[in-house]
Amino acid sequence: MPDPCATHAADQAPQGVRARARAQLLADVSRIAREHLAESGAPGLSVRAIARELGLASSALYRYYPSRDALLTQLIVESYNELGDAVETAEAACDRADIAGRYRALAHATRSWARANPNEYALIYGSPVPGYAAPQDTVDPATRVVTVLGDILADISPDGLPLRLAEQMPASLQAQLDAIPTPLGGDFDREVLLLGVTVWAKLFGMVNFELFGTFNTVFDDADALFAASIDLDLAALGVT
Amino acid sequence: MPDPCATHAADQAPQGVRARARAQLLADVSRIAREHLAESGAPGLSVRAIARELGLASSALYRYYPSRDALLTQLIVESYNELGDAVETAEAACDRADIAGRYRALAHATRSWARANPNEYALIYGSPVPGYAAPQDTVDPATRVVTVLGDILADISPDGLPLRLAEQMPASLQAQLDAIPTPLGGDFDREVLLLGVTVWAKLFGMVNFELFGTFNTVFDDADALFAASIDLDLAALGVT
DNA sequence: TCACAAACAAGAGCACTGCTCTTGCTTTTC
DNA sequence: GAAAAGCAAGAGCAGTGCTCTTGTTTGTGA
Repeated sequence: MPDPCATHAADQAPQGVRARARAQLLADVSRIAREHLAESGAPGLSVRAIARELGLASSALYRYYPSRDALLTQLIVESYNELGDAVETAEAACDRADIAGRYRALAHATRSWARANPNEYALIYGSPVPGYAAPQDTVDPATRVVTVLGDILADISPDGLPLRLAEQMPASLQAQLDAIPTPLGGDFDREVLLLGVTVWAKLFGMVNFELFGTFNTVFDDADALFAASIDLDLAALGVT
Repeated sequence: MPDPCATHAADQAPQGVRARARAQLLADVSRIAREHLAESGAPGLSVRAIARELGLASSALYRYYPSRDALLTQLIVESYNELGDAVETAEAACDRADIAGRYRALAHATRSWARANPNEYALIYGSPVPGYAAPQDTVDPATRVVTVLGDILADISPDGLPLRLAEQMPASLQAQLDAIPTPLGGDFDREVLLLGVTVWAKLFGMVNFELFGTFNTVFDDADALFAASIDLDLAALGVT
């Protein structure tokens, strides 16, 4: 006859029942919070509603999350990481030499994730709550997409740029661009980087307009528009 | 001795005291709501707080606005119109032949207004509230900026375009572009219009990134970056 | 093994929100 | 002048984030 204590202890958690219950509840709260975010958006996220769904008193949740903002912060981090995963996976599947393909993968993965998770996207790329200050934990996950873009930009030669700035860029802008950390073993051309930064903003501007309804009634289906926009940007970057 | 009733009646309102009081209160509510929006952002807008500042019971305000959403709708319309005024004024001050100058005026006016009124900007170009459906009154004011852009695009010749799409654009996209109403007495080139639409999204993507903090710590001062982005777009449009 | 400390769940409560309904008063209109 | 419409105030409902107290359960050191 097997020892029930042994099987119990072999479950997964070496710690006591209390620590195991805590981990379980944290996971449950996170799961339900994500569901509520997906359904009702960030403004509709309610600590009391989550407690209700868990059959708990709302005050009990405050032993796990110090505030609603802390819950939101975790959702922000998770959303950044989900988008980062999607973009990194899509880009990594491309031939390294196919620079245009890599950027297309990045852009389409971004748009696809945003369309599949509009409330999560709005949480991280929409208007921030005036009082809310993003904690330090959110900045690393937030840079994952632009890091992939940086890798691509570092592989683009300035020789192919079809358009050059009429005048040299001001020293302040040069300094800002030069201060951007380069990928491991790579390096940026300053003009490519400048164009890349603006293309980055354009990508999210396009997704914003589509998701937030600015394109409504004019581009109800934005597939072709989005693809054409990418093609134009790749042409400006001089990559086929 | 002048008749006090006469001077009173000559004030401005030909209607009775009740209609005049109503107009005054509507104006007061609107003013205070704008102040609260500017200070606390849209999520912080509270009907009760406005009533408190007016020395009224909160229930009294519901004779003037059917709901908080109606108040927000008015603020949205006013914000669109303020931005529209700023952009139209700036663009109208330019020499008609100076196409680059006209677009620069549009772009800088947009950014300036957004920086001066971040909460109003976030209200109209940030993430929409999931439940809120924009009423019909908001769509006309919302198109004012892009209408000015359309006027500019109609004056751009496709002959100057330095970059062309590698392949013809799909028929669906052509149809969407052709359905866009043209300015009075003007006409669009399809490729110019396509590029213009993406430049439109890029403009607001840049402002979003700057205002919502995505550029933080990298481009704390985005003046030069923004100007360079405009120059790049003008080069892509083939206008000096 | 036992006592003590820490962790925990529940409930009441506070201050706030949007919104509704009733009550009494004032202005307009017929 | 009377009826009707417009209006302000207050109470009240259902909801929110969050705190504090109370009683219970679990982990830990003597």
